[in-house]
Amino acid sequence: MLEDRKLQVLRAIVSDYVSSQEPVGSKALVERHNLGVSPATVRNDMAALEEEGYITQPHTSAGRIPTDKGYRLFIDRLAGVKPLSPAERRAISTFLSGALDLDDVVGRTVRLLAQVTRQVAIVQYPVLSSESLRHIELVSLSADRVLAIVITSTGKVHQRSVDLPGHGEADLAELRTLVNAATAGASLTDAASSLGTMADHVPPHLGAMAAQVSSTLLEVLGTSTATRVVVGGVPNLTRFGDEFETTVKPVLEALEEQVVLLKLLGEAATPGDVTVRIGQENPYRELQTTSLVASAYGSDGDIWASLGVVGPTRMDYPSTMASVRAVARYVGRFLAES
Amino acid sequence: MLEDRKLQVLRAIVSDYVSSQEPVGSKALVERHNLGVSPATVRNDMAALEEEGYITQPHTSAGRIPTDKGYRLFIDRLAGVKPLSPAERRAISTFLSGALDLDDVVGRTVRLLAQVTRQVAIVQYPVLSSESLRHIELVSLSADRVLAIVITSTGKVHQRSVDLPGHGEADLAELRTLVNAATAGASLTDAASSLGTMADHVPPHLGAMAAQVSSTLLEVLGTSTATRVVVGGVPNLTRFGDEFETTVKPVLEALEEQVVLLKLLGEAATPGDVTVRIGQENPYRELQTTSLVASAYGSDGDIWASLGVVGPTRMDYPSTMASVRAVARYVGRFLAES
DNA sequence: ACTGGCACTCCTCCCGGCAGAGTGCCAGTC
DNA sequence: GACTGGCACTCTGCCGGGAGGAGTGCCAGT
Repeated sequence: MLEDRKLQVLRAIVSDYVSSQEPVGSKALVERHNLGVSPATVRNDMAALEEEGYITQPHTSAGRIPTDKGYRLFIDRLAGVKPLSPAERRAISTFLSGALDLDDVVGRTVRLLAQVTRQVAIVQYPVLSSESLRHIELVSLSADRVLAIVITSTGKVHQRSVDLPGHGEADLAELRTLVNAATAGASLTDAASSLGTMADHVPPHLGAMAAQVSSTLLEVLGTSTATRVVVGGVPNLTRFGDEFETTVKPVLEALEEQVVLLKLLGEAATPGDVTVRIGQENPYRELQTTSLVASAYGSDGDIWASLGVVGPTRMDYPSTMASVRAVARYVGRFLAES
Repeated sequence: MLEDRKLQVLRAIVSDYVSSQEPVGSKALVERHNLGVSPATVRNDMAALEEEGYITQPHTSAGRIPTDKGYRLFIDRLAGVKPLSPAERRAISTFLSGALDLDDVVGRTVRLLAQVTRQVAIVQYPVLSSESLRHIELVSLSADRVLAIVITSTGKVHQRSVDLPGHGEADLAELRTLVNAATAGASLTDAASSLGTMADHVPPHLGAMAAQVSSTLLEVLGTSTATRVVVGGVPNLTRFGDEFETTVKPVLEALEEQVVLLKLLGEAATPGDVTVRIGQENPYRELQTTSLVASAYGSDGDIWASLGVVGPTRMDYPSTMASVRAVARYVGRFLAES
């Protein structure tokens, strides 16, 4: 009973603070939410909540604001799933129609996510542990250089040029056939090992070339599992200009660090449900004044990659989580079909 | 004589204001720069400069700050070329060694430029009017889908998938040969026209496939001339946190608009010398409180693309211009060799 | 267990005054 | 005629002191 109302109070504080960005007091609370009690009673509850570390006051005789722990409780036990607006629903279900290729899919996704959440959006290029090699192409750039192109089953294309002095077109064609025979359809790791041993089995006149090419390809395969991320909606940060130090600056810095972003997103491992890291829960120090809402996307339990948004801890978690989840689901479904 | 000193005064005002970010008064001026005259004399010159629109005062009885017009005069007539520091020189001459492919070159360039100028850097992917087609590859993705890959002479790779229900591997190989015969080595525009007529000359059994493929390829060729840009050094904006509205916000917004960036950079047409757009000189409204320093890069008068930085109008133009020019030159040279 | 009342705290806003920086102008000097 | 020293003036920025107000904690009462 009492516990119950305390939670109500916490929920009310979170929702008011998120929309007003100002400490919320007992009187305003009872007015705006119809808790059937007096301000004095609410004050008692607040004192208890503060004691337990869920809320805090910037200074004596100010209203309360939620702590990271408060937001956490709010999300875990209080936040109902906020249904998406029809407009959002429509936007999400149509934004990918007409996508041209993987780059386009990722680009559209990041723009959509930024738009519906009004936050900074991050989308990781899909990667699949069971991703396989679709095709390897060798193209002569000049007499001395060859471009190696690797195409994977998810449609990603990697390229790298190789020094191959005095290669002939016929040799190149032969090598191309050999390489594809050894790798096509294989998983990335299998392909790598095939390539490693392939050099021993090629006709002697291709030996040197094969060694060169396969070592380059191995390099490409190694880096291709470390996928890229794409960022969008950075101008949404301007909404938080008055929280420059705590929001704008750390986010801008984090965005520059691809490695950090990948690590962050990588933790959102379970597709289907949304991972939230609030303030200090965040492993990356710069982002401990911000929150991350992320979700893996994929299909049939097969994780492809993650996407999410970063913003101030004071954000509308129910809406944001709903949007992130909806976008993740839709992208996963779309990619599974194409 | 008098003219001469007025220019000296303007130069002194610009250089002091750039480093202090505060309006500069007559007394401080004579102290820091040894103009051999009294503050009163300087005041007269300042009044004249203000009359002519080169400087202004935020309010009566404050010091002066340069106007956009003042910066313009400063750059055109007063700014000596600031030699690069040995460290910068070293950084620039080594940052590309070991670059793996075009993406890597562009990525390294944008990071370097951001680092040496301490501004937000923008680098356009190289594009060449005389760019030619190196190779077109068609890869079967599934029974119904084919991935078309276009490789140009500058090493750019474009990809796009095509719906091609029930294509056979043999047909695909034949088509591949035909397409490459029609386009390889041709300029992008020539290749486009060859593709347009090609569909009429193919064997009948390839007719439908050829039409599909060539229309997709035409699309790719059309978009491939509109190149991408890469942005870096955004966290440098945090240095200007106190000019949030005039610097941080407009720059963040502009960066999100690839089209705007391309247009901006596109105007820096002459390789070798550096284009500067100061404040209101800027055609894009959002950026009229900021400045752009850009340069085309390329080799032997052949323009490849542009790169540059965006920052507050109050920036160290001599250094920035020197850095931009040096980086542009070096990248041009590097790309010409590879 | 809840409520009304009350004293208290602390922030925020506003105001006046003061110091300082900088200017414009004028009369004087070389 | 060009420059300078001096002077009065203006405007900002900063400080201190209330006044107002929001909000709290506590206590006594229902």
